[in-house]
Amino acid sequence: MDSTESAASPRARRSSLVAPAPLPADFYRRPSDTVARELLGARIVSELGGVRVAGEIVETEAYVGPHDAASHAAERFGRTNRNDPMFGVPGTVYVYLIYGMHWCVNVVTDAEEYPAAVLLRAAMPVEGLEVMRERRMGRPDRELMRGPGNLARALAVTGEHNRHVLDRPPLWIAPGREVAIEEVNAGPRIGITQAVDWPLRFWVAGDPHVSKSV
DNA sequence: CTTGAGATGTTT
DNA sequence: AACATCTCAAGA
Repeated sequence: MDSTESAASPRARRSSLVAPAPLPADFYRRPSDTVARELLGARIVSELGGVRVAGEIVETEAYVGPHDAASHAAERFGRTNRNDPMFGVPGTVYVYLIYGMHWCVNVVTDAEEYPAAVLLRAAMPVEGLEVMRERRMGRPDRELMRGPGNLARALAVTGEHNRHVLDRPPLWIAPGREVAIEEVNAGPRIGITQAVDWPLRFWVAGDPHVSKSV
């Protein structure tokens, strides 16, 4: 580090504005549906693969606890090897493979030892678009991070990153834009067959980066 | 724009 | 046998 650049220098203060501090663990230490709603507008940042990419979250789903039959940690499954990260520390990541080929990124929520999480379903690309276009093979920009499998692909997240703490490189979430409650829509979760009527999917109304707007 | 089928590996 | 999905091709 350069000795001419003290922590109190204007440059240091300015850079802390450009790169806000990651969300603290207490942010995640709340009911899953609350966290899912409040993650809209937050920024997920990845330096996996050596280049920084980032997106503003526009769509999430809450998996709220053992009584949630659609959850990987629903009561009938108990605690297993796969869902164990959901019992972990709030603010860590739970990554799993779906349909044998797509990784999905979840944020662990609520209390430790209580299995709950938020699936990140879509984001608006804001940084590192060139790398994401390569990872997504020439897709239009609005589709780079649209859908949970695509989002993971754009961020280069895989099962290796399971349980990573989301407050530090190479993968973290920081505050982004403030999303007013009037901008938020809620509806049934996608691709599940249990608890289909629970409105636990949240998205930014009208945003073209959302996977499905209904 | 929509619909439908196939890919693919882990979990129960 | 099901699965918290995606892509491509074909049709409207």
